[in-house]
Amino acid sequence: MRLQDEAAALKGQNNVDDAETMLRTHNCKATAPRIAVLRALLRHGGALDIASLTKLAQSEVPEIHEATVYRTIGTLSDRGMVTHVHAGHGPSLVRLGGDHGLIALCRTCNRVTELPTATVERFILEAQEAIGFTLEPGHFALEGVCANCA
Amino acid sequence: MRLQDEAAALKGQNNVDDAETMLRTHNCKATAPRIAVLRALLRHGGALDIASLTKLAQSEVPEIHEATVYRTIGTLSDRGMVTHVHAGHGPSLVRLGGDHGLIALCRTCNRVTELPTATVERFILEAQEAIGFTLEPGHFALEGVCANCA
DNA sequence: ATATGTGCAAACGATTTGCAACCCT
DNA sequence: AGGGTTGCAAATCGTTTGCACATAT
Repeated sequence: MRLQDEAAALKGQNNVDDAETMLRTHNCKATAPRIAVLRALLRHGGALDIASLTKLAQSEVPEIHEATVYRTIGTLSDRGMVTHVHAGHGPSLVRLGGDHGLIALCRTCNRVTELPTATVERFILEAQEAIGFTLEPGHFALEGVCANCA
Repeated sequence: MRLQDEAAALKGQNNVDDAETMLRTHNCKATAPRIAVLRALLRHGGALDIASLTKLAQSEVPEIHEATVYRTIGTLSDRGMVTHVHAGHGPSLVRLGGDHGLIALCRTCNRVTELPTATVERFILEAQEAIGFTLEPGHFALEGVCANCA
């Protein structure tokens, strides 16, 4: 099962052990801070910066430190459970799941949109053919204005 | 005349006043630090981070401070003479000229490549049609592996 | 029991800002 | 003369790290 699906499957349930299970499956020690961080990501669903993620996690485990969240994201990232996206100025964003496609950041509402795989792949192919450059857009966002804000 | 051309035209000559002229044309006070920064950009041609740019400029005006270079880039940017590009982790890059197309950063050699306008425009159009998102990629780079490093 | 994870504070790199002195125009 | 510009030092923001203590297995 892909991690996105795994996450999606767990997201509906209210079982407190979801995150814990997920951690163990991926050979991570199931500590309270990690569980809280992962649960925050599961609950929220979208992309989050570390500061917001920390606040969310702290609603379950108040003494979690931001540094711990950074380290947690680091290990979750190593295990392929989350991905980070560079977003220009601001802090980078974190989301559940392994490598995904190309992300676009709305300059107005700051929301994250995933660009359609087909479109992105055609683009990558064209860039490859045109100048031999192999785009690997996994961790870099683009900027623009989303449908809602236009 | 477009700024890129303007820059290109000046770049060949060795006239010390090139940068000075360019500054005056754009209603900037022609101070020594500004001239040095602009000349460094003209000489180098490509995209530069502030630290490198400062070092280059200091070869002409040794006492220039990095903070000054940041401020100079700010004003040049306001006047449309330079553009900055966010490049993931590292510092952002600065290059001559107004808004350009989409830039790709080689993960291996760290060099900057401009993606072909036609390709990028088709991509933007497709994203627009597919999900209504209007991409404005001016200031965000993508990542990948360039033809040389592949 | 041991390796691993944690909180905290301090270091870090990139960028910005307050301020007094300075220099273009 | 006058206001924008500079250098410097200090503040800021996001992120990383060293260390003594706590915890999961």
